[in-house]
Amino acid sequence: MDRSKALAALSALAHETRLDLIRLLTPQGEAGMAAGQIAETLGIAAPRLSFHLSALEQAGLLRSRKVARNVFYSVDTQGIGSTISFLLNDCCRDHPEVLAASSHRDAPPQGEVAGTANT
Amino acid sequence: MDRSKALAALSALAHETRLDLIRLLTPQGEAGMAAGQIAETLGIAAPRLSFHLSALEQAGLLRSRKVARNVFYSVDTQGIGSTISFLLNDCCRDHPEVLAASSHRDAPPQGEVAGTANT
DNA sequence: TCAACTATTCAAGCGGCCTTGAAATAACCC
DNA sequence: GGGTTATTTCAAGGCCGCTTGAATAGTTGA
Repeated sequence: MDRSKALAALSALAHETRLDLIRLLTPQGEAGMAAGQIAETLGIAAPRLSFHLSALEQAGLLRSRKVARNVFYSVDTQGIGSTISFLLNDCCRDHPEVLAASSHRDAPPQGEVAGTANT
Repeated sequence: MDRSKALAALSALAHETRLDLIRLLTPQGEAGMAAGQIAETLGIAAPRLSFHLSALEQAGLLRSRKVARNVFYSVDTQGIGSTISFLLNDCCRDHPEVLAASSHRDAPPQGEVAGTANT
């Protein structure tokens, strides 16, 4: 991943709504979610959602797929992975302490587990 | 690392000059570099540099240390590592494909060596 | 073809970040 | 103490991104 691409991806990620989108779509895997359903889930107005979705897509972090009259968005795991890889390898030069700190997770189970699909 | 802190760190990183700063300072380790030397190395005006340095410091990505009349800046490896960890763990829910893509480095030596600047 | 639904595009307004030059603060040397 | 160096703070201006509501394009089913 080249520099400008990584920069675009980071700029796209540096926004609360977009982090919400990534967080929502990641567990959905390849299937993704329809734009309308995303808007309803996150409580976002349609034009605003569309704006952020295309920003993420242009940055290579999301992919879209049209099915009937719906458009399903799913995360581009390669894109996100490459961005993180850029930070680790290119930007931080594989610094051992950064690598160590990045692979350390401070809250492993993070409740929310027991299928308690928050109403 | 909580959400707002990660968001601040990502916003701080989403800027070319600041990526340059991280990339320059990471190999310097704890010692860091003096502001003036950084400005000279990157060719940045002093006020502009100071602005970006304090932005990174406030985001928890840099640390500063005053020595005589110089201020040495060094990367906060914990801060950067935690930010990356946030992306992997919290935002992407430890998605296996993202983890795989992030630990994969596609261009290890990154030639630039033999000055083969293909026109 | 017509009506309904989904999603995007357009235009306008607002706010915030980035840049730049001048000035101020702090520390050192003579 | 005066002069010099290093860095930050201040104020002004420009630029870009975000939000919002209305309008448009594409698709489905009767």
